Amino acid sequence: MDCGWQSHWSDSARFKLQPRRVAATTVATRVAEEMRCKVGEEVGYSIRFEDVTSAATRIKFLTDGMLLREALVDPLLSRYSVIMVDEAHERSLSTDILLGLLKKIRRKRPELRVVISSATLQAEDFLRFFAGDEVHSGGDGKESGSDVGRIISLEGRMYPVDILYLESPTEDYVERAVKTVFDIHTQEAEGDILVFLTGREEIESTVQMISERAAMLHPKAPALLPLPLYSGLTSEQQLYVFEPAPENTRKVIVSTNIAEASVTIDGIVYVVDCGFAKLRAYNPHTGIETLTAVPISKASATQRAGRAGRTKPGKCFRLYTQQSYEMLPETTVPEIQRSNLAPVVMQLKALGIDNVARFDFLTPPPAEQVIRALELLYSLGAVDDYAKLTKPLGLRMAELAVEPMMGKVLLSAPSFGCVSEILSIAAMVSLQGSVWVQHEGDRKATESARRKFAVEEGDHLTYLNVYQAFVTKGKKDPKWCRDHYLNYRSLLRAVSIRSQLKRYLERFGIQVDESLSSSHRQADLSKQPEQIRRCLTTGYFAHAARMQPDGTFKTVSGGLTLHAHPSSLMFNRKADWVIFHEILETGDKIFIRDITKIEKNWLLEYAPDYYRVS
DNA sequence: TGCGCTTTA
Repeated sequence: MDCGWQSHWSDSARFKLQPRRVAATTVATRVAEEMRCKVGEEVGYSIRFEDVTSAATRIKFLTDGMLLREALVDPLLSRYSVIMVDEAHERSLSTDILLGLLKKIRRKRPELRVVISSATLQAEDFLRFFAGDEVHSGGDGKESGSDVGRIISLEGRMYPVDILYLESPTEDYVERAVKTVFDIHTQEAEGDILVFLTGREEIESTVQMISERAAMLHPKAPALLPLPLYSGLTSEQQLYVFEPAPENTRKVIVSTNIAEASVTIDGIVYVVDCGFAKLRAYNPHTGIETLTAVPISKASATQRAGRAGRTKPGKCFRLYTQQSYEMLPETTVPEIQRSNLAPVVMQLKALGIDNVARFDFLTPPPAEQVIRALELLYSLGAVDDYAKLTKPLGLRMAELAVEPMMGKVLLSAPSFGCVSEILSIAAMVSLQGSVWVQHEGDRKATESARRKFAVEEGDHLTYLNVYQAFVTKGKKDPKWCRDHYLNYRSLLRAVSIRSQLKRYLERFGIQVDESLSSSHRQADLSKQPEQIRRCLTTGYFAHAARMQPDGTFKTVSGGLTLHAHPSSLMFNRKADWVIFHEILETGDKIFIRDITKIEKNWLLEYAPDYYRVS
């Protein structure tokens, strides 16, 4: 969408937390306006929880994830004659799957037009990907080769940006970034500054340093207003970066990668780029994701610099030498090559692609990662000995909008009599840690608020407790949430996710008895926690660990030392065997998150093959 | 013992 049009609608798009979803709705609104119709008539949009289309709809804007869901019921996407894939150069997981799928569909539906919008750098790759197929299939009937595709260039409205490098490398880019900000402030013409750093901690301390030093500026000199920007902030906190700075004040936005592509801020004239970003990587041997700061790609550096040239000519200060720039990789490794592929493999199989290894990926993921994913799906019972999706379990798991392990838990729930509770837990876990609000400098208050909801057995039951309290006390009362340090918007989202998951289960013919979950059924409550913990074990047996006397955990094989994440109840409690939702390596420690106590023999009971005693 | 880059169904 970076082809000059964006400025028209970014005004409404930029304020929201979910840029992809927002882009679909605002673009639809804009195009409907141009076509003088109402949204939902000739022009509509479709995003999770919201389908604003009708029989009259001719142009539909949707997220790529939504289109993949549609392909589950309409494998040839036969209702569309033209499909345009936007922002393809970002190479998100779902974009890559979609491109492979579209290429496959075009073999059966050559009349389908595919338009791919991408930064120029990668346009050739996309053309080669699709054209390669035309040439190949045109081998016996040459005529189909007549339309192999074209590259059309649309020049964006961009002002020139001067790039400046360091003459010698810096030891400490945070310190250097602060210095650069003040150099710009005292020596350059007016205009706001955008600083790219890697994470929350770095950003908060930089903001702190800038405001301390800014206080020492001459009282009559222009002021500096440093503002943090990262996804962990609430949307209210994010809003500040879009507000115009007060009179005689220059804004300095200190941001993660979120400002590189997802969020656009007008008025930026100077960019300071540290040259690093935190990226996810996945180790198929250990199944552990890492999250570490790595050098960015040239494409990324170009994108960052471009943020300075949106309103007038700008400058980009790179906190590295031109020599180090030359050594950067051209592009960032696509997500599909650095992710846990279990959800991808499951999705492809549900789309009828059984031989995932032979699927035509734009860039294939490492074979090891595919094998690892298949092993997990097999142990969950989602695929059979022939790696085919099982019926109904595997098929249903693929249809559910949750990861395979949680999908298995949801589908096991009826036999443990805890469907309602598991629905709430699944919804809460999918919020990915945004249940509690972050209060810097107020850790103790957050801690004690959290303790009020704590349940002895662990984080999952604590989530259930929070969810039940929210729907009875806090749903209509944002203040109740603030008082308890709970994220109101996140919890509302949990309610939507839960009702969507419930609809899926009901479509599978699973009855959801909501009366069991209400607090007046005290009699059931004593047995219920154990059933829930057993049920969780049926999906998360591969994520089991045992606490050591020193409070750390060891994996079942004993090879790895794990630490309870400080946000977990188990951070300062005793336990024996546990299962956990997530495992992540940051810095030099491996953390586990969302932890619940279990009994060792449950592992053998629910995963006899996985934990076979020889 | 002390904390996660982003996005979506």
